Amino acid sequence: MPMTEQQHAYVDRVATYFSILGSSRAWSEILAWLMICDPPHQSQAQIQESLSLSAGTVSTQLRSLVEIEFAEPVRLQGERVQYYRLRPGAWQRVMTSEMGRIAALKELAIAGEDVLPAERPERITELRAVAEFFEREWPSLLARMNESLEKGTP
Amino acid sequence: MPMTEQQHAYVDRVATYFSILGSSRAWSEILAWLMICDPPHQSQAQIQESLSLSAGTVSTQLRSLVEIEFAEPVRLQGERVQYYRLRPGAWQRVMTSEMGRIAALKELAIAGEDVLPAERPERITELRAVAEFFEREWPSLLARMNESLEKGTP
DNA sequence: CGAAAGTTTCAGGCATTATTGAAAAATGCC
DNA sequence: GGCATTTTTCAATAATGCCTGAAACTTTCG
Repeated sequence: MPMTEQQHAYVDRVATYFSILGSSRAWSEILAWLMICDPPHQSQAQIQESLSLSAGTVSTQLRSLVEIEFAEPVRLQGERVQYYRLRPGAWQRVMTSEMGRIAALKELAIAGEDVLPAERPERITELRAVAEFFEREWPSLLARMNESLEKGTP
Repeated sequence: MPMTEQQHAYVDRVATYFSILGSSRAWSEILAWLMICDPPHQSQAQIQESLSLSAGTVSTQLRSLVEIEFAEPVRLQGERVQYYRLRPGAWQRVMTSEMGRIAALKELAIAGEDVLPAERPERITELRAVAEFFEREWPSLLARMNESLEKGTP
């Protein structure tokens, strides 16, 4: 089933956003489509047709989406096809996984301390201070996020 | 002046980190080099030599670093060459500019509400809730970050 | 078990982007 | 203004990574 014009425009917009951030076009389009498709679960064949992508592309990019927990496979009662849908809580999970990038940045800062000229460490101590601040604050921020989301849908 | 082995290893490590996040190799290497070089200000020629890059590459990538305010040009007393250095506060600035990406994400969520099937809006309302939470929290988080950084270096 | 449908893998083609090198332009100094 | 040096621009080349399509593999069902 081909998309409506409105759906196409939305997929394009979302895909552009994520492509700019460094993801591949097909990856971004599949994500966008999973955000708005009806029903919310789609087979590879359906995705392939809706977005005019090859079977190989859909398989590869979908795997990557599943790997980072943006999408998940679902089986439907008495159906043989594998369906995929946007994983509930995907956006929260992205924010949670920021923690890893923060930690890696802190490690870079620490490693840099051995390399810098001793008289001018500011450049790197600054990075370290920022990373450590976020490392400290992130857990409680996430906790508040979860709380806020629960309240939002009572 | 060529780099020491230790410096080279560090540049390589930092450059790998940023390259994975989507930046070009040369861009990442220049950034890494500006983090640890001695003195902290370097001319294009020096950067070119240290990193074995062409003049054109250094010019182009450095401009991009200046544009996003990671680097800044500096003039030295009685010297004709233009020097560049890592801009103080660069890392804080990155965190500050996250605000824009959060806002854009919220816009995507809002736009999506017109496209989704009416019976199953969760996928997008969830995104909206997350984006709005961060939009609310980010300013005060940044304020605390700045406070924390000032205290750190009294 | 065999057939049919679905999925993955991967070599090759294609498109995009990065980098170079050289020429042109700009800058600062005398 | 004129010279020396630095910087930018840009066309050509190289590198990279995406996507396709076909073949191999897997799964499900009769």
